[in-house]
Amino acid sequence: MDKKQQILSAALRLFVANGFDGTPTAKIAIEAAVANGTLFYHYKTKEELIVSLYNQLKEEQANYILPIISGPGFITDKFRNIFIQSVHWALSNPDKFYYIQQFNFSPHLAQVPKEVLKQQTIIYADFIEEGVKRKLLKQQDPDLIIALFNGQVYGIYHYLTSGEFTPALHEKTINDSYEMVWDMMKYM
Amino acid sequence: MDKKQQILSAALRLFVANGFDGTPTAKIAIEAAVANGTLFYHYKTKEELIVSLYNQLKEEQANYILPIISGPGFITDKFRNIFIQSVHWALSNPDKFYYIQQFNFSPHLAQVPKEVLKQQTIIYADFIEEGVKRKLLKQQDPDLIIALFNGQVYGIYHYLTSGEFTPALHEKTINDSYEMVWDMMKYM
Amino acid sequence: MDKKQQILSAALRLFVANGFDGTPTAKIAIEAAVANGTLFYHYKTKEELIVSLYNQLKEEQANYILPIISGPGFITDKFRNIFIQSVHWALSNPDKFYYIQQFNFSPHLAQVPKEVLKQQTIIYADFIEEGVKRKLLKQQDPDLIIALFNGQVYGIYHYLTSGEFTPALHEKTINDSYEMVWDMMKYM
Amino acid sequence: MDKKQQILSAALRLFVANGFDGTPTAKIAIEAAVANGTLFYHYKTKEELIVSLYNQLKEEQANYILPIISGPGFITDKFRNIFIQSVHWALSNPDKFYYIQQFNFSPHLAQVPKEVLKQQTIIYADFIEEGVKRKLLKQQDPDLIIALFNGQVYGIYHYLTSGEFTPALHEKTINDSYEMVWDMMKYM
DNA sequence: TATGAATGAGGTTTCATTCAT
DNA sequence: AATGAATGAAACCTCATTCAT
Repeated sequence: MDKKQQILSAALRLFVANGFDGTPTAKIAIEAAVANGTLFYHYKTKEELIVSLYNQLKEEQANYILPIISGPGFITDKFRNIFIQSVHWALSNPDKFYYIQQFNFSPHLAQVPKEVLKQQTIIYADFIEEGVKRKLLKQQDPDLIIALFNGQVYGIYHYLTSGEFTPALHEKTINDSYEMVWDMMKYM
Repeated sequence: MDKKQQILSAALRLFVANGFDGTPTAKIAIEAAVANGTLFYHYKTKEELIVSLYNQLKEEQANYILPIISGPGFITDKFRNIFIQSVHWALSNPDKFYYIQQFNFSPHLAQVPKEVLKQQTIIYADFIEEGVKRKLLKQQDPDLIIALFNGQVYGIYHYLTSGEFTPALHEKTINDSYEMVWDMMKYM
Repeated sequence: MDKKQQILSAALRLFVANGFDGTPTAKIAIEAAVANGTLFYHYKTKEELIVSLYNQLKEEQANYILPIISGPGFITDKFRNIFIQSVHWALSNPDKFYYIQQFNFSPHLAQVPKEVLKQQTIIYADFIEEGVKRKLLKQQDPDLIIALFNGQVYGIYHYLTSGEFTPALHEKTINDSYEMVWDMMKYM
Repeated sequence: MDKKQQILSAALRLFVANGFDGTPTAKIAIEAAVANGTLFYHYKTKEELIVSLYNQLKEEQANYILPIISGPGFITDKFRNIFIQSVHWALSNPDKFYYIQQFNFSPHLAQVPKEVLKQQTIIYADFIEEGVKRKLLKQQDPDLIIALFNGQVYGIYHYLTSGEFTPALHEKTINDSYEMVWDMMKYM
């Protein structure tokens, strides 16, 4: 792992643990086992580091889901898989998922150009639109469906990280929730 | 409005606009038109101000919803009203809603005792439990239902604040999403 | 002496001794016997301190000369007095005179608006113009005469601070130089 | 032009524009189109670069004037030529002249051994002494005469670089000031 | 109750310099 | 001869907090 990656992963750990402002760059450098100046050699400012990390995580998240969308299979199966996998990604990468939320509710979000944010949902949007057109999903604005879909992922994440659950219960909850979400989204 | 309230409302505006650490106490004092020291006369620390503001907003939010729960009416109607009013509150007080999320995704949340947080959902929990028992709602853990319910509010908030919508479309969207939530939650 | 003045006079000493960049603000604070933050409470930036000091010194210098110009007496006597007193001021305030030169040959000069700089010579300009009109001084652009006049003050300052001279020789040199300067400036 | 010269000329431009401490070595390297480390290959420290540049410019300046002194001609004609050429050099190389002044009013001057500085004026001193002895110049310390001479050059430089002048006016001003300097310096 | 000058710890960032290649 | 990633000391500046009034 090169120093740039070391810095990013140290930053992720510390930002999640202590917040953006509760994490001095000096501590990130120590945690990453690089010199103070090295951090600023790779990232001009702390802000740039924060945004870079966000972009990397969003990309990683997308790379986890995109193969499902572009792969083979029925739309309804894909829809299910996307939900299940989205929750799985969030639960197996709680730090990364948390970081993204933390970033979304911070002034740093303003540093990301609107068109970049739009770009992040557009692949989903096409897919959802197809489902709406084919009358598999409710006749609503695809953006609304995506927003509600994400809201549900967010809801389950909160529920499952707020208490102790066995792996089996974990799976059952995810599956049950999907049924509920599907009841919400499906046509008719 | 007394100085204490001036400070709180200045703090809300600035924290939402610039984040916790992007907002010096000195700026809050200026925005509130009080002297630097006055802020610390009323709140021993910045942290105390941040938490006080959170508590005040949570209380305000609860006061908006609680009458519905404890008031008269069928459970299913109440459920509907709670949803609609929750969304309305979020949309007519976007700063306050945003502040609460921002606080939830910050290390400041750790300052609020767990039992206080639990207390905030317990009235809902009782209500939902009743609905589950009476087989009006799906047979699931009330906490899961609350989590998904909140996820839905969160989703609509994101959708409706991300673009420009007419008031009429606003209302229609809220009503439609309620139908969807109900499809998700209702028994059978 | 209040803290603002303490800071200014500490800054003068250190800037002259070690240059602008050779003088950390921390050292100025120590030398001024105030806290680090106090310096920045009174001057938003180091730059502002540097420029403020310059402005104060220029004002002090002007206050030393202005009474001569606006006072009673023949033009030629005034001209002589201005020269002698300018040299005296420079020699009895070598730090201040040096600071002004140091500032003039630094990028900080660009921070002083052109019109402010112009303002500094304008009182002299009127006086010189009068002398030119009355054919007491050479028929040249008053601004040129001022520039050469200042050049001579600068020259003598350098000469007298570069070696050891007795007070008597000091006086004699100043008087002799004035005769020379007068030979240069006088009409015919 | 080899890399060493590229560095020197980039340094000159940047030091004049932004000052010594306003110019990072990294920027000099970029402006010179060499790598960061290359600068330090040629100059052990930034200080060494600053002093080297000064020495090179002083030498260049001397080379412009020395031929006049050691060449043929009457002393008075030489005196005139030295003045005119000194001003010309300053005006056709304003950056270089400015750099020298900037250096003179900086702590870097202390890095140049006193005897080297003395050496710089000694050739002039001998020449002036000759003029004094022969009663062509006023009966004053040659060092004083040199100081006033330089003051004059300094004055004209300031005057002519402070505004816009046509080349013709340029020449006339230089010639006129020479007449004035001569009035100041000449015997009787 | 309210003020605002003063504080000093600590944060981000810069930058001259080194060194393995 | 030349490079540029890496360093860490040190600079400027911010800011929560105190306290005399």
